[in-house]
Amino acid sequence: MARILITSAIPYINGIKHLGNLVGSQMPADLYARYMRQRGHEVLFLCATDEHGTPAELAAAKTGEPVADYCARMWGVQKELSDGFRLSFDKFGRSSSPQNHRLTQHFAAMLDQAGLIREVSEKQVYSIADGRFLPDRYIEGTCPNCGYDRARGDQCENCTKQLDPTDLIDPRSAISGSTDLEVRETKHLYLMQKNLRGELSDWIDSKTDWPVLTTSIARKWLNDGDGLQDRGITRDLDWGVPVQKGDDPWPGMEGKVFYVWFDAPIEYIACAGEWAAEQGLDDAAWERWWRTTRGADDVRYVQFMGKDNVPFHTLSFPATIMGANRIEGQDWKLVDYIKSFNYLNYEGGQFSTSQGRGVFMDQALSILPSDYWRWWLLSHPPESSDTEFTWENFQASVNKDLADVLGNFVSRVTKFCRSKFGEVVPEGGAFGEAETALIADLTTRVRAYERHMEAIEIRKAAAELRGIWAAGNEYLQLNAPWTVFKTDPDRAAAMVRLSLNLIRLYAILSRPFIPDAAAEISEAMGVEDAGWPDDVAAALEALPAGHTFTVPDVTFRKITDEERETWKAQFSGVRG
RNA sequence: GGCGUUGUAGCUCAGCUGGUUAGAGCACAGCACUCAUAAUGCUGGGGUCGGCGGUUCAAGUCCGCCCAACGCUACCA
Repeated sequence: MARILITSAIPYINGIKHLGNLVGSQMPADLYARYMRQRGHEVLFLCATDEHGTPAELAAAKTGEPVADYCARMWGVQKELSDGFRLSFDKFGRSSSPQNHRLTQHFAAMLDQAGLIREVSEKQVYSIADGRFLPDRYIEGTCPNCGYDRARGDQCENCTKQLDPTDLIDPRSAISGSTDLEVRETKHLYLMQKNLRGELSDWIDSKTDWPVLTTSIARKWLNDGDGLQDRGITRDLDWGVPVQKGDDPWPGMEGKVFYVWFDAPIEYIACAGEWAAEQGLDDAAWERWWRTTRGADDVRYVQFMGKDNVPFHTLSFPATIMGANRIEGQDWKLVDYIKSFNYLNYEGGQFSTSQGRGVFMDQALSILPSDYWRWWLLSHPPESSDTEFTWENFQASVNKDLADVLGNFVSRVTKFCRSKFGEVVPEGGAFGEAETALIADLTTRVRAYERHMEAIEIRKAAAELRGIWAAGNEYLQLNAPWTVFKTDPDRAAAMVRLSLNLIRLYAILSRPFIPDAAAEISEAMGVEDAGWPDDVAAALEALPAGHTFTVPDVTFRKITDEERETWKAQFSGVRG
């Protein structure tokens, strides 16, 4: 039994995520976590909301709530949706937790002690009316290049020119519109990532089994231009982790907080602490997942994320860990494998949170059960390149794979059995050549399925699972128990007995992908022992003659053309 | 502009360190079956593997150039 730590990129607190966000991290992470648990491994699967930063403050201001209240409320919304999609986190935490405050301050202290923090004095725009410093993108004005009057301080959206806030003509606050701005001097802490460049580079080079997408992005940031740059890790904001050296004040940094990208990954660690606290466990319980001398050396740590998050997970966060580990007694675990994803597009364009284009998590669940979405997303993840969600494709996949191939198999077998033998596994007859061949075929397929799941080759795993479902239909079609029954009922009984056992097998194998349906099927079949089929032949005799079951209701319904067209129109524009 | 990823049947994608007639699922056509959610199974049609050169006995699979999409990044010797 192995110990596997799994984290999924933590979603920003601001708003509800769309299917593209879901398929890029949380959903595949969940698949992997469920599979590994099912194989008997000890899994700790963590996710959290990323709550700090200016967007959260502004969103709260918009609703009139204190930012802490806003985040608490939105955490509840996201938690409910992740439950709705059956994401099996052991803990869905919050980057604003006390655990994360302490750890973030601790890491900053360690990095400082290691000589990897320097102070930088810089000039930033301060809005007197808003009473705050403004990040570049929250300053608007007229573009000096093209004259566009709503250019942002970091870039003009009209002519795409990169700007400095001081370049803008008639600059104003994007928050209040105030033009009462001034440039003020402010001090910030920088993490000296340049000093860690060699170590990071060697580390990345050693990861020969990582997806190219992951390593190529990391290398680009390591080597492009002047190479990896030092990074500011503090901000002039109110909402965040106060800048401290551990428990001690940090002279000159009063009133500042750590930058959201510094504290967010640390939440992966803090979240384990939140989990332990919730379970009533002590610190040792979570440290054995995260501290190499306290048990974590035996842990395999796997991260899941979209490609936009890769630089932070391959460089920034590892820099934090490597830097801290230079201090005696610090022994934090680095990630072992990073599974990254490309983007999911929507009907010929991009999903757009701002324009409400595409399907969002709450909307998805309001029109169909989570298994339908899980199956489509997990059988079409953007592993090797960007892929596209279309309603036609979604309808075809769900109807064909779930309703016709799997659902109908369950239906045809249980109903045939009921009509000829009753709702009980029939006795009599013996397995022959056909059964031997099927078992051999399934054994090969199940082993392949396992290999793909272990390699986190999700599309391939889904295709293999579908092939396993189809094998049952092939067997029935070829051997036609409905015909055999007329002349040799015993022989037909043996076929049905095997087929009923196939349903049980399918429920077990399908659980990581479609947990609800798998549970329904298991329940109907009266399955109690859902152990993994290490021995496929034995697994196909688990339900003995005489075992009773009930014919399940239709497991998956079909999506009609009318529904497809309605939804296509409904989700094409602005959220309503 | 630079860098990276991708470009394989109508659609979504496999094709490892180059090696017999390039694969799968869907869609399409024909056949079979009738237990089943008008479901299933079998067979078949369909591709100059983005383009052009090159290396090799042999290239989708290596090299160069070009084109396109997407992403990151920068406006420079």
